[in-house]
Amino acid sequence: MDYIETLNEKQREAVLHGEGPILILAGAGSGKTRVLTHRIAHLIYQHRVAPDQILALTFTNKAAAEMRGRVVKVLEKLLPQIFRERDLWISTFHSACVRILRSDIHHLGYSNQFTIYDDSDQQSVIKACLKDLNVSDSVYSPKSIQSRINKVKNEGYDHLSYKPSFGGPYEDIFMRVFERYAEVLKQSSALDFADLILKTVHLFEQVPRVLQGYQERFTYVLVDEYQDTNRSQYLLMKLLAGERQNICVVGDEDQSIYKWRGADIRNILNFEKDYPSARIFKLEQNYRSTKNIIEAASSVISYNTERRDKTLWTSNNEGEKISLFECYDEHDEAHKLIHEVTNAINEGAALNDMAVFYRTNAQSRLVEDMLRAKGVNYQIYGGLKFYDRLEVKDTLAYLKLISNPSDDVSFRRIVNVPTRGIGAVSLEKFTLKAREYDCSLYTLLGKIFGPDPEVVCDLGRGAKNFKTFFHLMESFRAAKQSILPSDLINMVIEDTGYRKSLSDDHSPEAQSRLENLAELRQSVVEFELRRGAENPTQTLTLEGFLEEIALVSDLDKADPTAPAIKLMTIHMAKGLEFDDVFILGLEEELFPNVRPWEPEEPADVEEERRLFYVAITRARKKLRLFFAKNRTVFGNAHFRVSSRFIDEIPEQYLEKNKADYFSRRRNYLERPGLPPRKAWGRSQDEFADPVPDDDYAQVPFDEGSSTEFEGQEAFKRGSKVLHPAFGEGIVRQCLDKDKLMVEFRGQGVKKISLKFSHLKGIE
DNA sequence: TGTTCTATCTTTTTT
DNA sequence: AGATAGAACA
Repeated sequence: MDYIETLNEKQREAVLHGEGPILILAGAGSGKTRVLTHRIAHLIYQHRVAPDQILALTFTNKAAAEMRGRVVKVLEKLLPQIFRERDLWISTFHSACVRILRSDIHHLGYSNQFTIYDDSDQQSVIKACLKDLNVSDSVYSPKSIQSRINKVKNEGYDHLSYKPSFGGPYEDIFMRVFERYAEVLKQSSALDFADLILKTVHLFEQVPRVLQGYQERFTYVLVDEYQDTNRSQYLLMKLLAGERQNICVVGDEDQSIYKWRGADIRNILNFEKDYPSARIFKLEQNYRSTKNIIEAASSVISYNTERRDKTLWTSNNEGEKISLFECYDEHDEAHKLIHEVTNAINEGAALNDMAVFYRTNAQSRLVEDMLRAKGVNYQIYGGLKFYDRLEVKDTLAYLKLISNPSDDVSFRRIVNVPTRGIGAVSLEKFTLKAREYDCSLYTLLGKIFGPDPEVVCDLGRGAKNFKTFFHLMESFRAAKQSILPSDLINMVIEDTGYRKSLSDDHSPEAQSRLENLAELRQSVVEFELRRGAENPTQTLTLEGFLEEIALVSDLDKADPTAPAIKLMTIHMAKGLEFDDVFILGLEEELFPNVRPWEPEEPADVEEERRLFYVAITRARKKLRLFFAKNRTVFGNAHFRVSSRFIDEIPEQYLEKNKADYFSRRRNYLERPGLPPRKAWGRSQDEFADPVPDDDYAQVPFDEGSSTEFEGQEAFKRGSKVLHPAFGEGIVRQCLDKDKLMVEFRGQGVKKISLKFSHLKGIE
């Protein structure tokens, strides 16, 4: 069996071990995915376990896809006749639970056609609840209530089982909101993310027959990234493992970075207590990185106290030292980054094997601008999402309402989009009526305007409009049965008048919105093609598409082989690896990210340190770290101190590059084709960079720049311009003497004020 | 009821 | 600095 030969001794032991609970402590880059996939393959090939008896759970679709691909690769040669890929349940926690709930949630009195509410849907519900209960949202901010509710649910409790540990008026009100929230969700046939796991747990607890079915079916369960499981996921696995306890978990407590999402590090630390017969395997040999990188990483993580004793080692070469760049400010940082990227490429490094990591999404912007200006291909993951755009969300809300008429969040969103004369006042009245009848909004419409009206009520002037809306929606619901989702989406855009309202509006934004809708339709078409090819028996449903949108992130769809440097937060980087890694913003407050007005919790700093550890260990060959001495936050300049994490790397692994006088000057001089930025204030930054004034006096500040263009005459509709931040664009409209609408490649249309941003004509 | 201006907040990280 | 949500206005 050559698939066994390729493993090292420790890995092989873990793969070959038979029944019972197994904990695999796998350091970064020690081949944990390899062990998992080989174990699955081994169970199927050697122990003749049927593929559909195995359940393997991950956190991201990307990890699931990779694991699936690798299992398939091993097995399709060995067992071509009996092995069917589609029998494998290798998926994320959330998709697996959705699959279970779609077939069985009716036992809990929920509709199997439930809708999944995302973050912003959840927030809308909470706001509505606060309003229902007459609670001021300034005292009880929807955001804090949201995170509290999620926290409770992630810990495995719902509004019935949760008891606040301390009483008090705040707690009472929180509980009332929580209860109302649960009520609204149920009435809307909607589940939030936490519910997907929690309701599955409830289903198993309350309907033993269903649990037993799954326990009998899944004779082996495996969990990847076990350190990131929260309590409700832990309960889920415990139920599924049942008495057989064929549970295999893989994880590394040093890479636990999702505490804020409810991950409970105790799950992995206490595994042997939960499963006393557990066998433990430690994988400590790293195959990924150079010695320098591994030793630096080990040193950093050793500053954490909450960890098992574990030492990562490698037989790889020593490799290059880690480069550290002190930068004058974030502009200089971006500049030095590009400089390093270009150097690396000239030395033969591959662009698609490079990644830039940062702590917060907001940091990406400057880097993007710089990469674009220099013509370096890049791909950015996370941050603002396509599906979050206004017009896309509106259209999706129609689709969601068609799929689930009880979905009140979607109802409210689109009942007056495009405007059809149902304003806030009418809607408010209508909402009260719905509460009176204790039903969802659309259900009430049905009761008033449906074939056999049960309810008569005076909706005033809006009555006619409500009626029109109802019949429109009914026509969609009827059409849904017989046409493809991609045709339905066209029908929605046309018949609601959404397209007309956008094309009547000749503004450039409307134009780009139309394009986004076309793109949305295209993504439905792609879904249909993909699903059709994968699984011809499965019907191409609207629900399937909506589900995919809810559960699949853009990282999952990204193409790792594209010739582009990858930009992402460190959280997104977990599980990935690159030859060259660049980490930005290694400054106190930013990374470790602590809010200066709150007391610093040691446990939080430890989590940040694990995050840094994850970031370092992504690098195969070369690591470059950056920090800035000044950084603009919310438009205000701040001094910065380099991160304590830098000091935790022994000097011998570092090669330090100081910021020189030119770092600052470069900000003016080396911005190709761009005018210099505003003059520096003489205030604080003089202290941060104690250079004599006249050293800077020669830097051409504003001279020259203002003569490049005079007023706005140079810009006409259709002329090409260059913006310091957004890059190349085309003027779509001149609003007045100062304001232009400019369309930028890949970023849609922005309103530009000439007073504040320096536009330059090109060509 | 719909539009435009202003004030406020943002930045942790995501299935 | 920029986006957004609410308030004042037409």
